[in-house]
Amino acid sequence: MQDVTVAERWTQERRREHTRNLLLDAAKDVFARRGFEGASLEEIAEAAGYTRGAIYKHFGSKEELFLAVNKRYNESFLKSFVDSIDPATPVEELDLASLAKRWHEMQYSDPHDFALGIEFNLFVLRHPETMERVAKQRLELAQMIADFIDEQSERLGEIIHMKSLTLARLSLACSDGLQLAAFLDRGQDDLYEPFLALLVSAIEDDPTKKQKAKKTAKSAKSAKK
Amino acid sequence: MQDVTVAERWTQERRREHTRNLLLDAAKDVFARRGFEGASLEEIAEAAGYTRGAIYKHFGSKEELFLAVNKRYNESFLKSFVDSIDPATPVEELDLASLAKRWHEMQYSDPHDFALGIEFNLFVLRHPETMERVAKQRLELAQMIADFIDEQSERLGEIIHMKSLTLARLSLACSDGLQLAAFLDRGQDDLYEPFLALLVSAIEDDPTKKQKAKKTAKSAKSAKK
DNA sequence: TAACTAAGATACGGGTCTGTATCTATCTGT
DNA sequence: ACAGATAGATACAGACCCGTATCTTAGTTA
Repeated sequence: MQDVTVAERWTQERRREHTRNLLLDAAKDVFARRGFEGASLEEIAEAAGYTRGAIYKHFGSKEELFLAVNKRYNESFLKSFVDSIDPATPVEELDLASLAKRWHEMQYSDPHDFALGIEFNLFVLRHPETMERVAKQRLELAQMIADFIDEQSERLGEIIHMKSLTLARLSLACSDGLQLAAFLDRGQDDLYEPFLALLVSAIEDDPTKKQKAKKTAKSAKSAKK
Repeated sequence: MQDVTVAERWTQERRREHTRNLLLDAAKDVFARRGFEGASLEEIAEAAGYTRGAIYKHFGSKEELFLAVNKRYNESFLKSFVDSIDPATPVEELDLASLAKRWHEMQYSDPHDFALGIEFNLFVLRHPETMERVAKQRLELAQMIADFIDEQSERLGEIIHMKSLTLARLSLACSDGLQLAAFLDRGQDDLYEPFLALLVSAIEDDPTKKQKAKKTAKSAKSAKK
C-alpha cells in the first residue's frame, strides 16, 4: 500500500477481477436465455471471450457460477431500487396510475432477465442446501424496502395496518406474480394498478387503526437491529 | 359398439390410455424434481415401467410430453379448487385466519410439485410459441375463480371495488409469490393472512363504493361469454 | 388360423456436457 | 534477470441424452 498510481489499474488482481466480471456478465445472459440446466459452460465462456478453463479458475463449478450470478443479480436489483427512489418525484405527489407505472417500469423489461429471477427461485427449491445463503439476500432486500416504507410513512403520517417488513415482503412476493401476469396475460388488464389500489384502500380508512398502525411501524423499525 | 362388457376394460384403446397415464404420472414426478432440461426421458420411462420407445409412441417430443403434463396439472388444480369449495364450510362463517389457512392448504405442499408449476411458467417465457395455448388455460382458471367470487359476493352482498376477473387474476398471480415465500422465508411471518387482510380491508369501507362495485360485478358476469 | 396392425423394446448414431489434468505464456517478486 | 506462481488454453475422459430406425410380440380382424 505504498505508491498507488494509475498503473495499479492493470495489476494482476485488477485483471482477474475484470475477467471475472466479463464471465459473470456472459453467464447472466446465457443462464437467462437457456436456464440453469440448459446453459452450457462452453457457450458462457465463448460469450465472454474465454474458454471453459477460465471459468473453472474463477468458479468451482457450474453451481457456484450460478450462485455468483444470483448474488450479483440481487445486488443490482437492490441498487436499482435505491437509485430509483432517490431522484424521482416524491411519492406523495404521485397518483395511483403513475405509481403503478413506475413500479412496473422498475421491473425487468426483458422476459429473459425476468425468467432468470424465477430460475434462481427454482434452483433454491431444488437445492435446499443453498436456501440459507439466498434467504439472507431475500431478507436484506425486504428490509431495505421496509426501511423505505417506514421513512415514507413517517413523512406522510399514514401507514397500512401491518408491519412494514411484512408489507415489504408481501410486495416483493406479489411483484413476481404481477410481472409474470404482465408477460403471460398480454392483452388483458394490467394488475399493478388494482394491486396498488388494494394497498391504498387499506390506508387511512379508520383513524383509530391509524394510531395503532403508527405504533406498530415504530416498534418494527426499532426492532430492526 | 355392440356388446360392452367388463372385458371392454382391457381393449387396446383402454390399455393405451392406461400407459399414457402412467407415463404422464412419471413425467410429472421427474420434471418436478429435475426440471424440464434436467429431466431425461430415460428416467421418466423407467419410472413409469417402460422404455423411451413408449414415450415416443405417445408423445412426439420432450416438449410435447411436458406440455401434456402441464395441461393435466392445470386440470387437476382446477378440479381441486372446485372440490375444495363445495363441501367445506360456507365462506361467510370463516374468520380471516382460517380462510388464510384454507387457502394455504389448497396449495401444493411438496416443494417439487410447486417447483413444477413455476417451471411451466419458465417454459412459456422461453418458448413464446406455446404462450397462446397456455394463456388460454390460465384465463380459464381465472374465470372459474371469478365466477366463484361473483357467486359469493351475490350471497354476501359485499364485494371489492374491482372487476371479479381482475380480482381472480390478481389472487392467482400473487398466490405463487406467497407460496414461494412460504417455502423460502421459512421462519418468518406467514404472508397469506396479511394479504387477505388487505383484501378484506378493501371490502365494505364505503357504502357508495359498494353500490358501484355491485354493478361492476354484475356486468362482468354477464359479459363473461 | 392366418394376415395385419400397433405398442413397446432394443439398437444405433451423432452430438453435447461437465470436470480434470496438462500445457503455455505472462506477470510477480527478488 | 531469473525462478516461481498463476490465468487461461488445450486436451482428455467418462458419461449422458435425444431422436429415429428397426425389431418383437401381442392383440385385432376376417
